[in-house]
Amino acid sequence: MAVRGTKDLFGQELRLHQRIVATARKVLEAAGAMELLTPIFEETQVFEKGVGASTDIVRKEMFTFQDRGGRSLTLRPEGTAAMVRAYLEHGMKVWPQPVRLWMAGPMFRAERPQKGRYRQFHQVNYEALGSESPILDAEAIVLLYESLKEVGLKGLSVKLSSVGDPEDRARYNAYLREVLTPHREALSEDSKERLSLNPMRILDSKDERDQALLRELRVKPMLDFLGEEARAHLNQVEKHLSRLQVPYELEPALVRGLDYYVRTAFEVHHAAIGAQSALGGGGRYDGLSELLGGPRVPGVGFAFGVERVALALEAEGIAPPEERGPDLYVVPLLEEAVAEAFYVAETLRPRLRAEYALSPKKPGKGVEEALKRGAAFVGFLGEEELRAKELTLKRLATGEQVRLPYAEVAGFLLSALS
RNA sequence: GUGAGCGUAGCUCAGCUGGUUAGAGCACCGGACUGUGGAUCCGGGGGUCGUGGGUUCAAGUCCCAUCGCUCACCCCA
Repeated sequence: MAVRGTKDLFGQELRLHQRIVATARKVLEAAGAMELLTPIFEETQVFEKGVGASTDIVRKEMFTFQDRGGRSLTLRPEGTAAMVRAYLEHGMKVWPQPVRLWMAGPMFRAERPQKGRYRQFHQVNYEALGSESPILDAEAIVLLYESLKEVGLKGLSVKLSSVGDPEDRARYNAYLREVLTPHREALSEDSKERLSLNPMRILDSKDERDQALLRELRVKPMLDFLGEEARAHLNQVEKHLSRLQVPYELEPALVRGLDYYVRTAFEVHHAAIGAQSALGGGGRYDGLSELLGGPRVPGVGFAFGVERVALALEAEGIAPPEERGPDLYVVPLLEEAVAEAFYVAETLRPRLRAEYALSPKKPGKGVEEALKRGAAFVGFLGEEELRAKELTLKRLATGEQVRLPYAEVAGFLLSALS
């Protein structure tokens, strides 16, 4: 058995994943993003510092191990910290700014698996580094939205908010503590803990009691606490999104779980994929590179989960195209023709996709097997063909049939299939 | 980490209140239909009934434990 929360990918599911990533590649590279693949593990420090020691990811969800020299290494739980590490390591700050990077690959989190959540899952990441312009925030949102729309998804909703600058957030958390602490006993168990750890998370609690209390106390949203600059930044982002007619809604309660976010935060959701309805999300993280020991490098980016997008596509009834069968399926009619079938098929490769049967078949059976494999042509090798070094070709779609010397088979098939 | 539901063949599932050698469909392999059958008919391989204990003359079926899967919570993609 594959270990908990992991799975083997093949067949239709794999094709769907590949299509999702290929679409993202097209969209992101059209915008000038360069593909950059970071290793799947890093020094643990990269995530502890980059993601934030207080986050759930770092506190309890990382696969961490020691190498033989005693260094602590971690299977990456997300992509952004590693991408910024690479930006710093390769001196990309001297490249023309901003630098747009993208990456697709596996991520690892030691959570309890459920629908849309796995211990090894796949993400597409995009990061635009080196500029504070709100245009780049809007661009990231558009690129995320477009990547998902381009694979065929319809039921998308884009949620936008701002978590403000760090001092805004500090003021807001202080406000929440002040308002909620007197009512601590009315909160759910989880939210009591949130109150001391990170009060903002109470806002998107799924507990009805918490939501009722928030309504009752008329708790003000984060957006009311934005400083002047963060406010202006958000307004700019909205302006650019509107101009491009991206259908977004302001979601004051939107809280991103990672410590490094400032100002813009966004998510894209899909209703039909279970409790984990976020397909992807992102935001701005101007302070991240300093946490990693580098100079200040502002950045904005997103990640989306390939598995979740696949679930959404499935829910909308969008299936990947059937796998193409071989161009030719060679059927030996006698035992002596088996090796010949292999020989003929192999000489056609790799220009043609050629397979063959490993044991002699009756012609009818041969046709049946060729059809099951989705072959375009079936080729028979019987007594006469063997003697004459010829192959009888039958086009399965039409039933038309020709007999050709080996040397002419490749040319015939290539022109017939074009 | 918490809670609930579920574990019988590769897949989907039968198996009545415990009762002979555990079944079906699909899939796979082979044969029949004399060189053009995604067909039909016949046959075949495959299962420590998740695992370990217990109750009983007798356990796939009842009890306990354990493991696994699924969904949900926390949190997130």
